[in-house]
Amino acid sequence: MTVECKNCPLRQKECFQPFSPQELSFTQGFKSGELSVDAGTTIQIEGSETPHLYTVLSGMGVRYKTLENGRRQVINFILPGDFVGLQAGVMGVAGHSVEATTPMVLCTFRRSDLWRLFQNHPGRAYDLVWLAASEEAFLGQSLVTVGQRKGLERVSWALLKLFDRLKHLGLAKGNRVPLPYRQQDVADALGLSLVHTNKTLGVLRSRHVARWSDGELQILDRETLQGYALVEEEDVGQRPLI
Amino acid sequence: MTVECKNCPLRQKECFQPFSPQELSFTQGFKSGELSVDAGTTIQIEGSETPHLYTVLSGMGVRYKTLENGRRQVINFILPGDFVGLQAGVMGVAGHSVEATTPMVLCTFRRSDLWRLFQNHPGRAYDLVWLAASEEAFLGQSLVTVGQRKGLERVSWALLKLFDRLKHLGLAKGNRVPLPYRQQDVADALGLSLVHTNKTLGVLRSRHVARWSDGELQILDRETLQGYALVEEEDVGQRPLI
DNA sequence: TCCGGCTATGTCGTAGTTTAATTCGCGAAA
DNA sequence: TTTCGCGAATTAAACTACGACATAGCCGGA
Repeated sequence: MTVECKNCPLRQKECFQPFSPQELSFTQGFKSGELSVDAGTTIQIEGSETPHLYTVLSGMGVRYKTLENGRRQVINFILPGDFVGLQAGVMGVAGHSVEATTPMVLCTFRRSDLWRLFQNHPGRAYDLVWLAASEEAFLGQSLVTVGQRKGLERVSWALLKLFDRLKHLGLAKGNRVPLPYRQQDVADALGLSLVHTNKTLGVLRSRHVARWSDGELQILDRETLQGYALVEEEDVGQRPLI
Repeated sequence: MTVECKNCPLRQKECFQPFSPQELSFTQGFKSGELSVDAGTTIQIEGSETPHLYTVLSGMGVRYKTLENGRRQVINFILPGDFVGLQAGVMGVAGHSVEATTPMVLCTFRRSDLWRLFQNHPGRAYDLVWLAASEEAFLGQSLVTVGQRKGLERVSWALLKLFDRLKHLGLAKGNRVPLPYRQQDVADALGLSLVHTNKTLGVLRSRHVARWSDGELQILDRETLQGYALVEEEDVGQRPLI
């Protein structure tokens, strides 16, 4: 099966990244199995062997690193269509953990099949580079946000990013999207304390800008939220980089 | 020319990343020219077209993003052997700037040659994925540091990282390495103010842990510095990821 | 000699952390 | 049904790490 990719002007077909995850032509001749997990399951543990790579077919989760002092940095939020495992550290030893926050279905690939894939399918290799570069670009944005912006800006940025990603996946109903995370997850992603994140969310709620409760995010005043988030137009992570 | 790569156990030859930059077998059939620039030159400007990719043959610089409010986030420090431009945004429009802090010599590649390279040289494609993943892993570490650690820890971490990278490049003379950056650069990389970074450096100096002046960094008490930096053993960025 | 960029250091205000107490579900046990 | 227990959200109060501002010293270049 070959599908059109709306996001990749350079190579108009067989491009990898998120549209309908089920359509991933990438899986041809590479997929090794499927994996279903419950909410709360840790799919990958920091420092453990990871012979597999994954794409997320459904469900959501977080990718994070834990520190010596017990604190935690959420690297990014894992949504359907995301590719997981490329970032894994030295020779398949993961440098981070991945945890499901909802039930998830994953498509698994064997890491050891990767080299064969490169030799036989240059297009897929190209896609992987693009993926890795997208990821890198997103992390760059996170770094800017965490490093240079204040609490309100960070929280607004995160909500907006998540909203748009989920909308892009077709999960938005009007101005609402499902957001099955805890406030702690967002706090850990933004380098803020839970308490301060909570208060900031309270501010956004009281100003009728955004409301997030019961696992559902609602954007009430996108204009203002964007103002807080100081968001750039460029929507990295959805388009090809090379 | 084919060289041994000390860092890549999986494919023992023709692997890309930093050893002696001059040996980059990668350049075969891909290199399109060389570029020499003075200290202070901006090689790449955020938002501008970037038809080229680079490897650094000599000299140092910074890669950064500028914000609406004038602040700046240094994404990483560019050292000899580094590959620049893969991260560039949509269709060759850079999402960040690159500036030389010393005179630099760069090896240039045409972005448009990339696709051909993938088709003809799967090994190089493999290297590129590895590179991108390394970069991504490093950014993950930065994010953890900036998001979760305090000033002293951040500064210590940065000094240690830079020291080790430069040492790995063979630029260390005993416990000294050249470090041609301004304090502002480090501050911007760590999400700290210049003043606070300065004071923290003062602390390290007065405690006889590390001294940085006149473009030269000196580690006086590595043990203690590592303690501050809370550094993990894993040295991502020097080893293959897939 | 003056000027501009970088480093150094002191004071003070504040954004954000820490700790803790309260509340609100919600599922399991009684 | 009520009760208990647990995890998450919420709010308040005390503390602190860090930023903003100001000032001074240093050095190289015009």
